[in-house]
Amino acid sequence: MSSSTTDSGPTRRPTRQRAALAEVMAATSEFLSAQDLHAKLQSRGDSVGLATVYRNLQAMASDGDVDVLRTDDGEAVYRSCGTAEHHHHLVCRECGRTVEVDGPAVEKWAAEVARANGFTDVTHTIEIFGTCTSH
Amino acid sequence: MSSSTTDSGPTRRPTRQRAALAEVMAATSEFLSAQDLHAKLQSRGDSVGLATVYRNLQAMASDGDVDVLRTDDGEAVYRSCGTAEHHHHLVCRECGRTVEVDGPAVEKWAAEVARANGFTDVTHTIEIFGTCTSH
DNA sequence: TCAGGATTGACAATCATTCTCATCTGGAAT
DNA sequence: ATTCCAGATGAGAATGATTGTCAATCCTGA
Repeated sequence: MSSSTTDSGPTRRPTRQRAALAEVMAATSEFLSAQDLHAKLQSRGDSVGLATVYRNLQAMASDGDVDVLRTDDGEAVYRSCGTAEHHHHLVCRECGRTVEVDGPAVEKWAAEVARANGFTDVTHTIEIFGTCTSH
Repeated sequence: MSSSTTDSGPTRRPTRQRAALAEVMAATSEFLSAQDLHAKLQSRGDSVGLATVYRNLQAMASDGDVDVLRTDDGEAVYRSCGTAEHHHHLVCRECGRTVEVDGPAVEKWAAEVARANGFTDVTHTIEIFGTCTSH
């Protein structure tokens, strides 16, 4: 076969490493770095190479299974979200607690701004940072 | 002179290096990496150490004189904007052409979302990427 | 003019991320 | 169940941006 619009993806085989990674990610709601995840896997007893963690995280991200964003110092952090829908995050810069949010108005605004300036194939990044109640 | 609200800041002395850097930045409207800027300075004949470029870029950024954002691969890129006001960017992912935009509605939305979830000391990052007309 | 702290530059050190490549493994075919 | 092979993995080297170190140098105020 081979659909049209969302064909997505070369063959992707299930492996113990990927399963373990997905499990660890599902167990937390915070954004974690590849290094963090690698450490968690270690302490859980699941030995997975660091490079493998990076590779799978990339794959999962491009498959839309996890969201990625950059910390202020440029480190990439990942999180498996509750919804595959397009959404944004409200992140506590103290504890990392994350709330998924969406805002139709904002989406429209971004699209409109881009269109008005003749830009096409538009995407955007919107993240909100703050300090949550428990801090 | 010396504004009022944003006094901030330790002593900051004027130097040839910083002046050259500011000049180069003022000459372009694209977001450039520290490395790019360092290269431009070199080819212009102004010899400035790479570390110095990084240090000044940081200083300028925390002084609000330049805007910083991260490329998809985590590299920090800088740009001196036309206004010191809070604003966002619409960036062409092909040529780097940048348009400064603002959206009061979006600002309010972000603030509201944060407040509704009990978050304080809120900040946000909003960038729009697209392909501009000349591509 | 002088002193002292800010600034600089050359280069080492970090550190996250990617690359290499030999080995391993899932799974479709036989 | 056995074979075959491209995708997947891991250990470690390599890359590359950014930061740290520290002696030499440059403003600026007294």
